Amino acid sequence: MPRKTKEDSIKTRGLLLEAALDVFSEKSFSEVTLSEIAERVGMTKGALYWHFKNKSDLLSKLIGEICLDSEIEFAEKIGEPETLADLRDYYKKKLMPPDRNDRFMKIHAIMLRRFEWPEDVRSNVFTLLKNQIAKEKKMINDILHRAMKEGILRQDIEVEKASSAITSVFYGLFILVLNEIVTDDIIKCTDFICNAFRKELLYKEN
Amino acid sequence: MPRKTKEDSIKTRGLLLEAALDVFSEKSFSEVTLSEIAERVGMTKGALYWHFKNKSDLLSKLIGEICLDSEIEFAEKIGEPETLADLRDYYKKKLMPPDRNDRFMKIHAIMLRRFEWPEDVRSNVFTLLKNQIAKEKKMINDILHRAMKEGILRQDIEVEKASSAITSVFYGLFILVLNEIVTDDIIKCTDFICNAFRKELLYKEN
DNA sequence: GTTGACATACATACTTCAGCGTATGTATAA
DNA sequence: TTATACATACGCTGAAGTATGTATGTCAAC
Repeated sequence: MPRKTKEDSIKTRGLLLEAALDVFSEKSFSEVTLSEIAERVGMTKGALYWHFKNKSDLLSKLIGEICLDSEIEFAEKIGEPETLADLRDYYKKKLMPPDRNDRFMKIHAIMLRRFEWPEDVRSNVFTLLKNQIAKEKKMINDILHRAMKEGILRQDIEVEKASSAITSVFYGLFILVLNEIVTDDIIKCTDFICNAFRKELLYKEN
Repeated sequence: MPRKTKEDSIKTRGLLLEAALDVFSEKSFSEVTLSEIAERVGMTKGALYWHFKNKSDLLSKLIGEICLDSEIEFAEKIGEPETLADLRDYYKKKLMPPDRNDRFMKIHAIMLRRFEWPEDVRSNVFTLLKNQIAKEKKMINDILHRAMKEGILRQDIEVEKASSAITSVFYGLFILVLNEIVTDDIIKCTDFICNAFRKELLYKEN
């Protein structure tokens, strides 16, 4: 039966990546078997070794390609925050009990497990994570700068430090939620935390 | 040469646990080999299988026993915070760039990798983590309650929610630091965050 | 438009190997 | 004399990777 068309081949590769996303998000690197991934889409290891060099390569490609996609998907779904008020909603949504079927969640669940991977993958993903955080920090930085110009912020705020703090805090919370270490009243907490930041940042309540 | 005294045996067990702590904190579960652990203290796998049922059992015992010790060690070193002012120092110390030789750090580095473990260990450690956090939350809760009684806090603060938020935020940050996801100016950020919380909590600056 | 040759996209079967667990040996404490 | 506290040697298994088979798309040549 074999020898599909080029088009088929590309589709197969995509299916394999999607399956890999599922499996890698459920298990650890060593628990994942290539056979399972292949079988999930009705293929065999042969197909995997045709499209990818080995297990590490598969994971690297998976993260590299899916990560960008899911980032975009997520941004489209939630929308980029532009004002201080937006920011609060943004993080509220981000800290919602994660839908395990969400590709954004899956890829993050994988990426935050980087310490269990072979060295080549590890350093690769570490860079991606850093970039991600840097981007988020820049986003907040921009928002704060705008707010500063509009005279909403206290003048003595060090915007750099503030955006750094906000990024870290919410990224930390995000990891906790993802790992289900805290789940209970995280949304209510978010309010508390946002209020605290606002009081520290704002010149006066608005 | 073999057959040591009972005393020797206990010592050996301790050495094996210490070695396991080191190795498990450096590598993932499947990367860790029992031979390496044994050889680090000049023993062989035989010794390990004499003292522990298998790899999972070793890790479980390791976490169960060392976790408590290190918790106590850490508390002694840093001291239990009692007032709101203490709390700030407490978290500053906790977020200091972690000393990798610190047993408290090692055991946490291991525990926060729970998602890569066999199921029996995983659920076990999950409970430990939850307890740990609950304890920390209670600590903060007590501090806030005391402060409330002394009239330092805003009267409309929901102490439960506040302690929940503070715990989560700093635990999240702690994880980030441990994994070296953020390291740069975390200490400076800590100030910013603490200030924010104080403004949200306090009736007036003190 | 056929026809071959070659490349493609896999499937199958096999090799390899690391590492767990176990069975057994053994010298000594008790 | 027996149980202890290991060391040694080995069997076994699972999964990665490889080698090879194979049916079919594709494309140049006629």
